Amino acid sequence: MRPVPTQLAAKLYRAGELLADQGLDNTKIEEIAEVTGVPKATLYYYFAGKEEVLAFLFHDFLSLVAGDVAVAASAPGTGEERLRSVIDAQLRLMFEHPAVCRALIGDLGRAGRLPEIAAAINEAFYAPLDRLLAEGAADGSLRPMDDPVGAAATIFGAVTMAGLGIMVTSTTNDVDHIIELVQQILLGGLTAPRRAAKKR
Amino acid sequence: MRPVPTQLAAKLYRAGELLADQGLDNTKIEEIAEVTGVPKATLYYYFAGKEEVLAFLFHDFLSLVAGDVAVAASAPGTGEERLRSVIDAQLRLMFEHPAVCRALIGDLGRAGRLPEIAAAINEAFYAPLDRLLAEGAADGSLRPMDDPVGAAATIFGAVTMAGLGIMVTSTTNDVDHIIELVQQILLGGLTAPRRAAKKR
DNA sequence: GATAGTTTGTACTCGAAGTCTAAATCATTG
DNA sequence: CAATGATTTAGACTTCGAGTACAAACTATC
Repeated sequence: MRPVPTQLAAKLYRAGELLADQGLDNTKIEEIAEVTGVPKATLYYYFAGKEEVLAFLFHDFLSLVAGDVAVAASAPGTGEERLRSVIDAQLRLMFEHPAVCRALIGDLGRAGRLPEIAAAINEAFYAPLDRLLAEGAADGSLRPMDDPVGAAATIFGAVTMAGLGIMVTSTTNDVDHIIELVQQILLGGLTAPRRAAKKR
Repeated sequence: MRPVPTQLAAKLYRAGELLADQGLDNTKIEEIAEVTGVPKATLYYYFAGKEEVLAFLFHDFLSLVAGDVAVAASAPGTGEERLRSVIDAQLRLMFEHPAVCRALIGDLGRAGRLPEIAAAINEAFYAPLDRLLAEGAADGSLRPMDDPVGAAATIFGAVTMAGLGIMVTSTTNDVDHIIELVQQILLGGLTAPRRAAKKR
């Protein structure tokens, strides 16, 4: 993959919607050429195939996420506070880039099979979470986990699916609402508070 | 799609591994024919194409899940206890059918685009969770949610990704361990218990 | 043993991915 | 300003695999 000029990159984003709706395999490279305005021959000049076009979009988006998440994760505050910010950051970015995000989830399998993308997902999501859980346990604000990697996967899944679920069903488009929901579930848990007065 | 004889169905499962590893689009229907021992012509006699083969496997697996989950969800006990059982049931089934399960996640986008499969996912996962959350809130064992649908998506994501994450990275293959982890996070939350004694 | 459904091999069609080439454009620099 | 080299694009071509067609063998079952 040749270095992609910014102007070209911008055009490629126009294919996001299409790819999210149809998936890569139901999308002809000619279609990508049409909606982006980039001729097929040019696409092949930069990318080895349509899969690489998708990979480029994913990678671009994931760097964005990794950046924001890293900022949130290394801000001052307790582990708990920062975990809240990380969830906040991830969900906000998802809602700002719904198309790429949907495409990413839709072709999750493919993404996992592309080594570079798998690494980027790890970099953007798992590693920071993993670190944060350890730090939160150290400062006493988070429950210590004996399997932080598994926990990170669980959290990532919860956040991602929550964002996606809402994006698809879209009962609400209120981001703040969703963020609060996810934070409440993940941090506070689903069990009712112990001291809940017997109402009868 | 013609009614699929059981003997044929059994053979089809042999393609699970392949489909999980490569994804549907990187798998030639001839390959499916080879590993299953079912000739291409026969496959086309029963299915409209390779996508339908995949859909059959998904549907089969999802009915299984829906069954087990329904049992767990309608057992006696508080909402919290039953939620624990549901998580348990889902994760156990995932670990019993890793190939189909991986394929399902990998081709999640495609699955979502097949109406029948989308409905089956809903039936197997979302609807029971949704119901359970309401019942748990009613009996006081679970925190009331003002967006039960969003919550259901969050829980589904957490459970699924946890199972998947472990399945791929497989630091541990200890199912019970994972189940406990997910239950702990989702029910108890990540925040450290309030009464945590100041250790110093 | 005739009729209907199933199983399978083989040959074929067709569409889309990706390759090749060559011409046009643009940029850089001696 | 040439001249060198990279970029952009059109269009023709190759290749591969999905799906189709069909006919022959096989299996029921009535």
